[in-house]
Amino acid sequence: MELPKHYDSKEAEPKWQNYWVKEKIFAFDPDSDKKIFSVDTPPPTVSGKMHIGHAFMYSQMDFIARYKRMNGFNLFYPFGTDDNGLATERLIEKMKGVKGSKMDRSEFAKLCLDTLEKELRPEYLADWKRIGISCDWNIFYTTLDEHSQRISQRMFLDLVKQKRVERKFSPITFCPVCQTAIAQVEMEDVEKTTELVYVKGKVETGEFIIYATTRPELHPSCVGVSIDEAGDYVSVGLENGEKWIISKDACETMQEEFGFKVLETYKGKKIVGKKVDIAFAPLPVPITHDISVKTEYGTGVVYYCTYGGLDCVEWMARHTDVEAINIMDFTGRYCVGPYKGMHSDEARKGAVEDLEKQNFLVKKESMDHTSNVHERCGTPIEYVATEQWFIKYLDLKKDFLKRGNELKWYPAHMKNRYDNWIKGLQWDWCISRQRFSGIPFPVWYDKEGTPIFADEKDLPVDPLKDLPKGYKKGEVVGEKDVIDTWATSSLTPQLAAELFKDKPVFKKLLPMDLRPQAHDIITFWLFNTVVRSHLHDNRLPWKDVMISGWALDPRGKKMSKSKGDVVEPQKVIEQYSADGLRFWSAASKLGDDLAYQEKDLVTGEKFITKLWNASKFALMHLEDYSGKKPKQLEAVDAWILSRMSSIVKSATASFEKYEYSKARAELDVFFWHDFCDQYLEIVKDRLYNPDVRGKAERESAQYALYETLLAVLKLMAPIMPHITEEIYHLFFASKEKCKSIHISSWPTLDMVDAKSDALGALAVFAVTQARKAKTEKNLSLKEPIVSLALKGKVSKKDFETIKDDIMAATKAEEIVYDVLDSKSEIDYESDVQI
RNA sequence: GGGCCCAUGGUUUAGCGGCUAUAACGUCGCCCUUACAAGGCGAAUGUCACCGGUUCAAUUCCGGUUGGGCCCACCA
Repeated sequence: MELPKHYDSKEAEPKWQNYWVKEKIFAFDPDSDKKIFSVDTPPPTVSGKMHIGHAFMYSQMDFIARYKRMNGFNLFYPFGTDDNGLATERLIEKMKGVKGSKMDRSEFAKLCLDTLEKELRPEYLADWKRIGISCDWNIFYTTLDEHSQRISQRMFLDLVKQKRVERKFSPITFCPVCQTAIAQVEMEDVEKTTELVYVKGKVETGEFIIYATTRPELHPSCVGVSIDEAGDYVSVGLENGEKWIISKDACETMQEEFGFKVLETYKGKKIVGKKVDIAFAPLPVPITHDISVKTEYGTGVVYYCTYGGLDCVEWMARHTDVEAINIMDFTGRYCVGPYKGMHSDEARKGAVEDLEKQNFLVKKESMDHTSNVHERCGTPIEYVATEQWFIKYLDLKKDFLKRGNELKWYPAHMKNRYDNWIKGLQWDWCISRQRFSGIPFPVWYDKEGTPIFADEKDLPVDPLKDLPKGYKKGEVVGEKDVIDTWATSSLTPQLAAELFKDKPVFKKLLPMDLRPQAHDIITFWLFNTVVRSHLHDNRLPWKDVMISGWALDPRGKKMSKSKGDVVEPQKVIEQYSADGLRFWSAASKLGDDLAYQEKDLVTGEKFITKLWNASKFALMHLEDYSGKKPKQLEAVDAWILSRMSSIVKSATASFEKYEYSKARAELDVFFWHDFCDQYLEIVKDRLYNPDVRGKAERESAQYALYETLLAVLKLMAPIMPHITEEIYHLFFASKEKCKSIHISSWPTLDMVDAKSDALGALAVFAVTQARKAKTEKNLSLKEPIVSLALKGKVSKKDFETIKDDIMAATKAEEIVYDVLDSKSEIDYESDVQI
C-alpha cells in the first residue's frame, strides 16, 4: 500500500468531521446495555466567536471523552449553549438594532431564540465542531428555550415547597443615571481620588467617637457604628476639653496633628453597647462589634449606612436586628433626610458643609481608591434596596463542604478554592434579576401582595401574559423580575438528562460522571450546581470534576483585546490544524495555565508529519501481512512490543487520572525515538531483504510493526483524532472491521518483558555508538564499519539474537561481543573501527 | 488584606528523596540514509530562585524570603 506523499489536514479534518456525523460515530445509544459515561459539558455563551481559552479547555475535555468511548463506554456527551445571559442579550440588541427593555418580554425572548437559532448558533457551533469536539450534537439544549424554562421554573417551585426560597428586601446595584439595575459584569473599576472625611459622633458618655468616611452624604441613613472588640482603643483629651475615642493605631498617626493626650487605653469591648448620636441620623445607634473592623484602618471605627456599599450590605446581614433606612430610591435621588431629592455628588457637598458648620467635622484628607462605576456611562453605582428572591442556604455550609469532600477533584488542590469560597459565604443566594429578558419567575401577586405560585402542570408560564388558575385579569400582578442566569445554568445536568425523561435510560444519567470546566468558575458555576443538586436531589451532580487552566498570552499573562495579543483559534486551525491545536492543548498539565507559544503548534505539525511518514513506511511493508502472530518473535521485535506495552500501561493509567499531558509526553518520546529513530532503522533490513534475512524474520517484524503502530495511533487518537482516523482508515479499519478508530477498542498490549528490554537497550546502544563514530568523522551513516567491539551484560547466546539486526543497522562487517562482569559499574562498552 | 498555584539551560517544560537532572524549540557542526531535508546524527548550554532545617543523602520533604500568576475581598 502506498500512501499519498503528504497529509493534507485542511482536506482531511472536515472530511472526517462529516464522516463522524454521517456515521453517527458519537451518537449516544439510549437503548444500549453498555456502561454509560456522562459528561456535563459546560454550555458556553453564544456571544461571538469561540476563543482560544474555550478551544484549550474543551479540547482537554474531549481527550477524556474520546478515551472513555474507546474504553467501551456509551457516551452521554451533550452540548448546550447558555443563551440566558446579558452578553447574548446585548449582542442581539446590537445586531437587530432593538432595545429589549422597550419590547414585550416574550417577543424579545422569541427574537433572541430565533436569532440564535438561525444566525448565531450555527456559526458558533461550527467552531466547536471544527476543533473536533466529539459531542453528540443531537443532544442539545439552550438555557433559554421552553424545555429549560420548564425545568428552571419547576426547580424554583420545588425550592418554594421546601421553604428554601424567600422574598426579602435587599439592595441591588443600580445606576442612578441610566436608572437601571446593573449586574456585576456591567461594572468596571475606576481609580480615583476622593475626599476622606473624619467625623465626630457624640457618645452617651459625653465623649466623641471618631470615624472616617468617603460617603458623608449617607449620614441620614446611618444605622450603626462598629469597632473591633478585641482591638486596642484609647480615650484622648484635646486642648479644648473634648475627649475622643479612636483606635490605638489611629492615635499614633493622629497625635502629632491634633496634639492630644492619651487618657486611657482599653479593649474595644469596653465601649460596646454605648449609644452614639450621629449627625442627621434619626436615632442614636449603639456601638457594636463587627468582624470586618480592623483597628489599623482609619480610626478603627466604621459607620454603616443603608446602603453605602457591599460592606454595609454584609454588615446588615450580620446585624439582623437592625432595620435599614433606605436612603435612595429608583429615581437615583435620596428620598430621606436633608438631602432629599439630590443626587450623590450634590448631597456630598452639602453634607461636608453641614458637618463643618455644625462642628462634626474633624478633618479632611484626599485618598485614592477604586470604585465601581457603570461601564456604559461611567457613573458610580449606588445601592438601592428592593424586594428580591433568595435561595436560603447559609445554614447548609457544612453540607456543601461535605459534598466538596465527596467530589473527586482533578487536580486535587482545586478543592481549596471551593472550600475557601464556602467558608467566606455571608449572603444567601439572590436569584432575581431586574432584567427584561430571561426565564420569568412563575409567580404572581394578589392585591395584598401575597405571592401566588404557578401550578407545575402549566409550566412554563410567563406571568406577564398568563394568569394563574382561578384568577381573572386585574386580580393579580405578574412578577416582572427574571431568574438569574446562574440559577438556570446550575441545572445543566438536569437540562441535559431530561431530554431523555421518557426513556428508561433517564435513571442512569444522573448523577453524571464528569464535569469539565476551567478554574475561574469554581466558585459560582461549580458551586451553584452542587448546591442545586444537593437541594433538589440530595446528591452530587457529578462524581468527578476536571479543572482546566487558562490559555495565556506568550508572556504568561491574560490575553486581552486591548493589548491586541488575542490569539484566535480559527486562525490557528487555518494555519496549522485542529489536531495541532489539540496537541498544544495537551501540552499543559491539567489545571495548569499554558502560555501560547507558536512553536508548540509547529511541534504538533511536525508530529503529524512524522506520524504520516512512519505510517507510510509501515503500511508499505504490511501489504502482505498475514495478521498472524509469528511462532518465533525476533528479540528486537519483542523489545519494541515490550516498550510499547509499558507505554500503553502508563498512558492508560494517566488517562484514568485525567493526566492526558503525561500520556501525550510519554507517547511522543516513545514514538519519535524508540519507534522511529531506533526500531524502524534497525528493522528496515529485515523488512526489505527477506531473501537474505529470512521470511519468518520478516513476518516477525510485520507483526511488531502492525501491533505497535496500531497502538500508537489508538493512544494518540483522543488527542489527534483526525490524522489517526485517516491512517486507521487507510489500512487498519478493514483489518479490524471497525468504522472508526474512535469506537475501536483501547489497546491492551501486554508484552512487557525485562529480558527483551535489556537486549533492545544493548542494540540501541550499539547503533548509537556506531552513528556517533561516523558523525565524529563526518562520514555518512551508510559508511561501513570494519569492526565493532561490544560489551554488555547479556549472555553471548542472547546476544546472537540481536547480532544480525545490529550488523545491518550499523553496516558493521564484523561484531565481537564480550560479556561484562555483572558487578561492573558500566552497562555497556564499545569500540568502533571504521 | 485572605486563599491557591508556580519558580529547573536563551524559551517552554519532565522529574518530586539516591543513576552523568528530562524532552522540545532555538544555537552550532555533520549527513541525500530504498518513510520523512517539513528529515536524520551528534555537540554545547543548568550553583534545579534565595536562606535555613530534617536526612547518610534534598531539584525533590519542612519553615522562611524574594519574584510571578490567578481567584476572592477591597476598605472606613
